[in-house]
Amino acid sequence: MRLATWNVNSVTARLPRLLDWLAAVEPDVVCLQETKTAEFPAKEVGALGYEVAAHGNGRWNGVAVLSRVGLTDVSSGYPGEPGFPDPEARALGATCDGVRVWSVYVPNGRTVDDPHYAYKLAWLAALTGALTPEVAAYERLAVCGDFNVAPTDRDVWDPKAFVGATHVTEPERAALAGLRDVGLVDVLPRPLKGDNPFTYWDYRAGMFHQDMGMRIDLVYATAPLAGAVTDAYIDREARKGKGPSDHAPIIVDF
DNA sequence: ATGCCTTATTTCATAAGA
Repeated sequence: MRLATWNVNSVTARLPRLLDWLAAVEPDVVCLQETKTAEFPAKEVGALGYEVAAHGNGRWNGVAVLSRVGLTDVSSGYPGEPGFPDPEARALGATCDGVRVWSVYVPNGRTVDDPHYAYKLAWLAALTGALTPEVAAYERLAVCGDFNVAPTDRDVWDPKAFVGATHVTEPERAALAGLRDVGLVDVLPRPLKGDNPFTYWDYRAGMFHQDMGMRIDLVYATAPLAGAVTDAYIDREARKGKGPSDHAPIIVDF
């Protein structure tokens, strides 16, 4: 199976690129984040053979799972999911050919003194609680998406530039450790160029071209699934050219 | 080369992203 995850920063704005990318990469299952629409273009991706499960409310957030190998047991959100104040469209689970897949878009957090930061930590803690029985129930499970946390200092272009900022704080990294503690493994993708496994580069100031990025998109898989991985890479080609997302897709073969 | 913000909306300004 070829599994991919991509924060597309609006599936509407990215649709032509998404369709070209699907045809070129031919993933079996795709987790999307920041779809930013209540009306997912299911017909267009359906023409390429994909079933769609989408969870979106409009302008912000939005997640989806596409599959050409079956799509059952769809869960929008998870039990006990925190909100701001109401739950947002940030998590979607589905079973595809026996693999349990979650597409997640973790709250940004903004700044450490912002209420959104506490919301982010609460959301990650509740996600971990909701996934614990899923990890027990499904031998092959992957949580894919934009976690908005760089797991280590090697996952940001310059740790000094992030002192005091979100995405690198100890509590955020501890939240990721909590996910690993319930049995999930960080599937580290290889970069196609250079040594940095970044998945996100800000649109501004030529950050991509200087490789000033971050690894905040992650694939967390159960050990049996992680052990079956034959390749995992970051498709930086998708970050190039006219009208890209600010995130690159991660592609995992197993 | 890879090229210097982008998105949807309560649209000509704003909030959010990270």
